Amino acid sequence: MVRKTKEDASITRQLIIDAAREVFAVRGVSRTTLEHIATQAGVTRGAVYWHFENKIDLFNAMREQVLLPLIDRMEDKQLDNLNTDPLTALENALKTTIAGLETCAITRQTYEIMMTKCEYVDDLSLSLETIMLNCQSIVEKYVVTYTRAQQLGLISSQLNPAQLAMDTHLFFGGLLHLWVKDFRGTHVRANSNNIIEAHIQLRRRQ
Amino acid sequence: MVRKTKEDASITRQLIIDAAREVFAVRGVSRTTLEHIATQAGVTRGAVYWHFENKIDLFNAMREQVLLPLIDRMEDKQLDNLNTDPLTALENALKTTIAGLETCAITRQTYEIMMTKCEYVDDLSLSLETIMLNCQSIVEKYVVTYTRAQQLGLISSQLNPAQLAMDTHLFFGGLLHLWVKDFRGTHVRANSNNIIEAHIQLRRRQ
DNA sequence: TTGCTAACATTCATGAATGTATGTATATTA
DNA sequence: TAATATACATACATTCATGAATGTTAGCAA
Repeated sequence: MVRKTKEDASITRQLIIDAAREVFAVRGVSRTTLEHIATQAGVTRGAVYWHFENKIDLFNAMREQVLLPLIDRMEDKQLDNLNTDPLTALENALKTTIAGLETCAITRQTYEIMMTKCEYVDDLSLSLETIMLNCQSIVEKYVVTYTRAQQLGLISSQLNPAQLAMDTHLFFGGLLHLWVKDFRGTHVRANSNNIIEAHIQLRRRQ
Repeated sequence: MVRKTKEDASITRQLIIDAAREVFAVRGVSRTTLEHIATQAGVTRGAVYWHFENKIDLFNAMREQVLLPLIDRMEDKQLDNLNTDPLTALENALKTTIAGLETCAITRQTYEIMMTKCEYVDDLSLSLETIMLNCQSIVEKYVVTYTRAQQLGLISSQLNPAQLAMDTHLFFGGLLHLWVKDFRGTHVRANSNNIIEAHIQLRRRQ
């Protein structure tokens, strides 16, 4: 069936992206063919080639659709909330991100694909660098948060905000990875909130 | 050239494993063919098929050769050193692991492949579960360490050893990932020792 | 209404990659 | 020393996967 209008075409495009995510999550990126994706989307490979240059192009479209808005959210909304104390704001921001993984299958699948179901070589290695760059701005946000917490006397003056920020960044990166890989849900997924609380609590002045 | 004796054959076998690691690190596991590996090793595909069932079998052989001894080392030697204080012992254990990545190209490449250059689907997803299981025993080691540190009064009695252990585990998982991905060496690789020291220092009673 | 183009479907040629089957030379053993 | 097993190399058949080329249909503008 040929979609006729521009709107119909954009629906087809989104269908293909959704199909790609589903198949990538099951078969991994390399072992997924455009035929698989087309079948899942209910179109033919011709349609896929019409909307995307190749598999990498499609992969990047899928990735950006989830990651770009996620980074914006992480950066803007929560940490700048001047009403609550910065440590609690940070704690909530981390919890919200994890909660997003729990509630939204699209986000969950995308993370799963990026962490355990694709190989960062050739063209895709550029994606990895892009992700690393995004991390940097997040760490800077953490630094600001901890600096403010220190000014408010919430954490010891002995502590170094930059070091705390890096520690939190590595902690949360590890948590995300383990959360995704712990698909049985036995250890990390079951009590990620407690883990986050403990991490923040460790920073608070006793 | 046909290797004749059993010793010669085991040399060939190791040559193939080394070649696989090299090619996997450059091309990723999926895009690597047994022809690539054979050429790199200076043999033919026939030799590869003689020593290994298929690519997955070869991959697992490569992985185990690095990971099994690494886990043993991590578990046994350092943390049980009853002479030094447990926190310093833990700090040194973490530093030593990172140092191992810096000095040993084989370890570095293997980590790189496992973290960013293979897709954990089908047969390989079993490998991921194996790795997760190994993690568990490491966390238990951390718990023992922190419990001992608490008994010695090195950390506050308010803290929970199990939570500290999980926090350290996630921190170090994140550090390993970022270390591997930060191949430019600008942020994580340059000062991983400082980062580890800060992490442990945060736990010490002020 | 005609012509053009967007939005696909279909077909085809080509090039891998895999696994297996077979060949062969050397060691090992009876 | 004949037979057999080891350690590979070579050759082959089959199975995808890709990208491009071509075909088709419906909207839309003039």
